[in-house]
Amino acid sequence: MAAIIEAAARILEWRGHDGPTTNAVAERAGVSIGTLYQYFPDKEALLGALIARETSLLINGAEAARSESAGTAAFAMLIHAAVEHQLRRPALARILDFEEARLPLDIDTRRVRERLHVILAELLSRPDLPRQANLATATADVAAIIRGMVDAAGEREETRQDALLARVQQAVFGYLQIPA
Amino acid sequence: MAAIIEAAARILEWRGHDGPTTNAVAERAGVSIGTLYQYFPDKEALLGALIARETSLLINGAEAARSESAGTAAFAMLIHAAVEHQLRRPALARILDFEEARLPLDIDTRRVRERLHVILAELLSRPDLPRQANLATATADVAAIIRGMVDAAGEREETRQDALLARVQQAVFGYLQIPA
Amino acid sequence: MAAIIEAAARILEWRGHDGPTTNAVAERAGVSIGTLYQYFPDKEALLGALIARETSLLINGAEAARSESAGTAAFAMLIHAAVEHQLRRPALARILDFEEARLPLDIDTRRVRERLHVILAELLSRPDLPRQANLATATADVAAIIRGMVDAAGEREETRQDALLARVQQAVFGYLQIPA
Amino acid sequence: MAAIIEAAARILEWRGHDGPTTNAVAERAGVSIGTLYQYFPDKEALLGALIARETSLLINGAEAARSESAGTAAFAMLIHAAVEHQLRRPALARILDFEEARLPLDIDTRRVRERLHVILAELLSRPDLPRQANLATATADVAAIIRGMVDAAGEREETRQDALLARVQQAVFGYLQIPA
DNA sequence: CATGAATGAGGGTTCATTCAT
DNA sequence: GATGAATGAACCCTCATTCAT
Repeated sequence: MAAIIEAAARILEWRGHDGPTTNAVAERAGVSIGTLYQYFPDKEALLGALIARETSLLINGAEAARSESAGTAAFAMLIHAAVEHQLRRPALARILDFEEARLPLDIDTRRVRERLHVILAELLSRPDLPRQANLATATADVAAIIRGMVDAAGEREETRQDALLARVQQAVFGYLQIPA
Repeated sequence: MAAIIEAAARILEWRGHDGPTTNAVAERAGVSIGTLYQYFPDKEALLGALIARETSLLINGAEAARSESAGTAAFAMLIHAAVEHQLRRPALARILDFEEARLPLDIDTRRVRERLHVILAELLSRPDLPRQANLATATADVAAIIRGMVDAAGEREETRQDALLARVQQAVFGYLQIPA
Repeated sequence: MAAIIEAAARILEWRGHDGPTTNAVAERAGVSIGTLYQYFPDKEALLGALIARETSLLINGAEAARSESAGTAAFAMLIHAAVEHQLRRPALARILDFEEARLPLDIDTRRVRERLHVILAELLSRPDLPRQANLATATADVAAIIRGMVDAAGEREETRQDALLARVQQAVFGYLQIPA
Repeated sequence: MAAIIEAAARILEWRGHDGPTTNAVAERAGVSIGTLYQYFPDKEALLGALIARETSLLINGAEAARSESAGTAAFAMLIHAAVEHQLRRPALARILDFEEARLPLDIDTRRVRERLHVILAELLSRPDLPRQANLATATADVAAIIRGMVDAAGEREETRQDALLARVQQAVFGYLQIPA
């Protein structure tokens, strides 16, 4: 199963959006098409599993940020995790961000996604951060800023992590009115 | 030609990503598939033309911002144009942002896109704004922030223009270190 | 369209139930698979059209029977039509009788089928024939007897029309209590 | 083995013609697909065994009819057995009648089928019944009438046994020229 | 120029069957 | 024997594109 998911990831990176036909994924994974369909009920489920896998990696980093008591530091860690995650496999991260918006994801995959927003909302509520008028909106905005910047950086094949990190932080902190 | 492009736009809004088959577009436009192919060499060109049309609308607003002498005010106008453009046809704007990243756009379409960046770079150079260390990067970042936020807002079906405008401004001005 | 339907008929006769794959039908008809799908929305519709075509032939004979004023003579004509129809293309008639029961036919095809029952019911109501306690049941029974005998004869590769005709008449008239 | 056959029967009743995939049958029977293939060389053999099982049940009733000395009474019993058999599991009986015609049955299954015809032929030869010009043909016709009528009744979801019995008897006796 | 019937490569998916454990 | 993961031929169907009229 992991091999099949990884095969889909590789093909997505290599050929883009329309690359991973089920047959191509199976072949690349070194299994038959029949085997692929024993693990995933359809193509969408396979991509959903890939999205869940990648998002989970990001969530691990995000969860770590929660242990930080200061909101500012926690936020910095979160952004760090997002940037690091993006730069690990930039093409993949970017394409999956697209697919997420496009595919009717199954409920499990969606739940993983939502976990990120929950964490983000929690961090935004830390007492040392400016209170946001509308928490849900602020959460969505911050997520959008991070994702937008980080995807665009990936597309430009930017690879320097610290520079990108600093700029994303500047945007997010600016939006949140946190003095740098 | 305009009818065909608009047909593609409508189908894109109505059925999403995979909606506009060439046959469906032709039918909706009230022309034959043969006629469609007389105006556009292939499907990609048709979508490219749609992207160019929509981007041009946005550029019109952006050009207006240039006449503003103060950088801050000019920027506010630009953001206003972007938000307004997005909220006019939110689904369409969002999907086209995806397509842009996915399609190997022809050179003309790409040039239209770049025009936006040129304008943005010009505004960023206004003397009353903080000097950016790397103009190209700052341009790309600002574009990414705006696009990320407005697309996400569209997806959430946010419709109030002034609220969204204020938040995007806050993020961009924060990033640029412009005191509000 | 007629060529495609006839191709399906031939393959059905030649290879049986599972013979007519959409690709095989297209090839045999001398058209591409795409063309087949321009005339029929799916495989089922193609088989439905074939069933309708064949049933219509039978109905033509049945309609002729209605012009006969005497019930007995009309019934004899009807049975004649059924036997003749069956012996024209025995394998095809038999297999289609199966498919009819198996396929979720579209409404048009079903209507053609029902026409036969309407005619049958009308003949059964002729004043010179014994009154049937339950018209619907009698109709269904007569249809079942004819179809059952005639299909079985086809399966045994019986080819003599007059002999079969006489026996079917004997069974139906016996059932209806019509003195020979 | 019996469990596997019964599983096939249930799925056939529940999902129809295309229901019983080998994997579905195995699962329903609570055995692995490998085990299924240890009892049956292929899918066809499994269906053949089911046909043989059901036909044997019918034959039991038919054999009982032979002990009746009067031909008329014996025939009545035979028809009774057929109707009873059909109404026990109508959907199954009907579908199996289809499968029988469609599948290239193995020799054992075919022999069971033929036993029915032998019994029928024997009953038809009883001295108190009208002599049939062609015994084989009469046998086949009677079988076809019975099967045709009971299958059609099953399809209409008719459930009253005595009424159906009376009508089938009327048809068969009529065909055989037996005074009621 | 416009038409639209025709094309066919290629996609997603199923399911009878095998065989190493 | 029993298991069930693996196989892959074969199926139905879509859609971008062509070209004779």
